[in-house]
Amino acid sequence: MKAPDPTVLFEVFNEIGIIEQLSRALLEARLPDGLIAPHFAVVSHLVRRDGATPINMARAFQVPKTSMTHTLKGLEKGGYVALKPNPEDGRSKQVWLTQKGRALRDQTIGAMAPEFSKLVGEFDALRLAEIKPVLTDLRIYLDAARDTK
Amino acid sequence: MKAPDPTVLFEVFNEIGIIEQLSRALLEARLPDGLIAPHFAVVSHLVRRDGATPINMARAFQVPKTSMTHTLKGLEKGGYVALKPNPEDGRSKQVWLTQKGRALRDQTIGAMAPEFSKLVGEFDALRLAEIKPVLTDLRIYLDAARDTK
DNA sequence: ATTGATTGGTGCGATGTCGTACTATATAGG
DNA sequence: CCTATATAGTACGACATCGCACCAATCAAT
Repeated sequence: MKAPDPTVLFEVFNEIGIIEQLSRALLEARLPDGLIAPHFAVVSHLVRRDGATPINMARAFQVPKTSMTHTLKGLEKGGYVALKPNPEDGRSKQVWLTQKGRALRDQTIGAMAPEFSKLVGEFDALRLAEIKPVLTDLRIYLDAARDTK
Repeated sequence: MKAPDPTVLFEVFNEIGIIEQLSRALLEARLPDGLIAPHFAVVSHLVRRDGATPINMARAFQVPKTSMTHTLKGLEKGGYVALKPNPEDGRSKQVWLTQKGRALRDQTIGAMAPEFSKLVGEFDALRLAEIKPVLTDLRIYLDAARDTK
């Protein structure tokens, strides 16, 4: 049971950074003009958490609340979400998906499907499924480490 | 040997995106004011490829050349790199690390070391070493897929 | 109930990213 | 050689990110 060279960690984070960039490009190529990855991330989040507050989403995505305000403004302008006052807190708002927002999510996933099929065909996707638990644990670890700093 | 649910792929890319964000924050917290991750990436690259041209680095990092111009301007202003004409091509330049640039790299890695030790101690870092080959293959696949589009 | 501290949201300014257009140099085809 | 095309780098403008300051609403501690 030897401790791995720290260099290996560095390389893992490096690979992750590159993969993030490439997969983001893949996604953004399939989004309507004016929308980028954060817009899609928010819409995708709302599918499961419709009515969430901006501050909660800012925390979920680890971005400053000003960034979330800006992203939501873009989605609202495009008619993908609707912002309403939060009946439980006068300072706060709630974000709701519109039909157009749901359609965006469905269509984008549909547009990604061929790419994913190709990946499953040409890459051993089982290996990806296998590394998922490790990635999840790493994400949880880093997330916790952030809090305790 | 079943094909994994496409949802799993989505989740893998999602985890990778979050990890990228958290690890970048970890790095940037240890950089001098005015420097961000791309600056460090360039300096790090130059340790092994000193004298590289801006256009080659832009390709290596998959960023537009205008972004590389901007990043290099920041590094030059801080005295971390020096830009010189490329003797082999009058249109081009070469980027060289200064002593300050090398020191930046060393000090930053030093500042990250405790974090990495902590990770090795509290997380099963062996699992990270094990997933590295999969990440590398995935990165290579995505990179190739990008070209053939 | 009053008042101080906290919290959700936004305006603003500094800086980063990147597409378009331009210049200077290099290369290819005749 | 000469000219058309391609390439390296940059200026500029549009938009994204995010820290700071601010306001309105809430909460906490009497």
